Amino acid sequence: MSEVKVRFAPSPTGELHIGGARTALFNYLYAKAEEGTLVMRIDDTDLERSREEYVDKLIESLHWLGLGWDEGPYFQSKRLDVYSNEAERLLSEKKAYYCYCSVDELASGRERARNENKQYLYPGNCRDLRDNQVEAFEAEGRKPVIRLLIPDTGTTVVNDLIRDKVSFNNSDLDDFIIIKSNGLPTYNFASIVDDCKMNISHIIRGEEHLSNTPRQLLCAKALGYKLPAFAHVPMILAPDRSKLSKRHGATSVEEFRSEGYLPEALVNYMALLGWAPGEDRELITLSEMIALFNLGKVNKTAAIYDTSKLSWINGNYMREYDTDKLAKAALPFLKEKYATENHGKMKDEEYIKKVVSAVKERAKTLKELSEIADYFFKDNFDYDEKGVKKNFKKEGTVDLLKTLKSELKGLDILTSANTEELFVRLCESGKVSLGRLMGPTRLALTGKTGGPAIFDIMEILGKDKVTERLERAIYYIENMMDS
RNA sequence: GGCCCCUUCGUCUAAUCGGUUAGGACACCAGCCUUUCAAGCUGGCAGCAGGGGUUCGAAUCCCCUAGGGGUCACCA
Repeated sequence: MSEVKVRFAPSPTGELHIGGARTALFNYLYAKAEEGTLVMRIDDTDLERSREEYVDKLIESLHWLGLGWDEGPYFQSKRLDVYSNEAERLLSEKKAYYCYCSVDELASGRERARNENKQYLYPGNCRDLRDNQVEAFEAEGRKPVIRLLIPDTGTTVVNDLIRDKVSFNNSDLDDFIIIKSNGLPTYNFASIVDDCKMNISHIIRGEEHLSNTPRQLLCAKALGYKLPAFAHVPMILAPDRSKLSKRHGATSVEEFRSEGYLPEALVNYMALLGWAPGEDRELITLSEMIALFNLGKVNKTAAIYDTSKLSWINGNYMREYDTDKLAKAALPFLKEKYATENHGKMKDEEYIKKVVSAVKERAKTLKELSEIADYFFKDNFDYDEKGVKKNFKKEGTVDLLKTLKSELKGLDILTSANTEELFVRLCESGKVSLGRLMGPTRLALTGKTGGPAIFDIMEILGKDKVTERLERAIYYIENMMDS
């Protein structure tokens, strides 16, 4: 074990979105690359918004992605005494003070600053309260907050592994709240207290935290902590360059999962957002990433996520996946889509495997796989319009299908080999091209014009289904079609 | 608005200390392959935000402008 200790510290206020997931990934990669420790911490100091169900979802998503941790999860809500003790220390050392200003009282100042187009800073009303003032406030029943005393001058420098040194003027910062009036710590306080108390060596997090870092640094300094290193990774933006939100479609890991993306593919894709393994590599496994990962090579630029590349990556993984494994992954999608078809095939593992194996290289997601395999699980599909025009409406098609149907009777079971032989024989004696027979057959059996090899389809479907569908097509052509 | 960060093809990115016909991938287009559809292969389209410097030489260093993002909560 090295000295490297990093943490992933989500707050359980929603599902794990792709930005947070990538932050987790980078923490994971760095920890593994440096043979360090990854700590999982739940930053749940916001009682209003934190939900236990989200904790479970967060963990579930991380597990699904294959990103494990070495320590934790720790819950900030269970460490409240730590924060109040540290705040007490600050109070006794005069580095922090009680503030009795109410939200309403402060609002007017904020409003004024806003109207004058100036930035609002807490004026420090309660910096030097006299005892009798405190008594008066207490008598009113006011519950104070605790504010950190910020130096009026000087600069605070964030040493960032990705962005180098970033400096802030202390005069732009105000005495911010570290303990709320309900006794709970604010994020800027709890976060840095834990990071330091837990001996986190590197804080790797999203860029949205960069502006808050000087506040946390000031806390750490006041508390006398040894300062950790920082690495602020760029944000992931929606396709319109705006911040990710619900209206941008799938943004949470859970949503990508239900869209039918494989965890390996999502991880691969996320790694490529803001980092390049080098040597023009695009497809890369988690363990290969670990070997190649380097925090200093992480980009500074925000990335826009683009699902078309994710889909391409996903297609690659699907093709590489072992059939058993892919069948297992695809099953929930198949079930969801065809549960009501009463086809009886959903419990037939061998059948599912054959289907998956036949269609897997034609789909980019599991969801798409389940869609293009519909004819394996339902009988009353429609015929593709263009296919009907091209195949069924041609003179002689019915006879071709009728011949095929009766010739099929001579075969005990259908295999891709014996059906192909049959087709070749039929076409030769009937003096038609193979394609002339295959097109209508495909449409009759699947309703589509494309898909897996037709002989494979016949083998999987089996003699009864094939015969049944040929009959259905013959009936359709003879009775349902307006020529 | 103050402060902070960022800016290479449509998108993700590469380009050791400044010297490259600015490379790769996705997407798109075309061709090949093919008993369909995919996959695969080959080729094509497409970029250094703009302007000033510094330098023999700048995507790379400096400044300005523009644009994008973040943050300024008793949210995290």
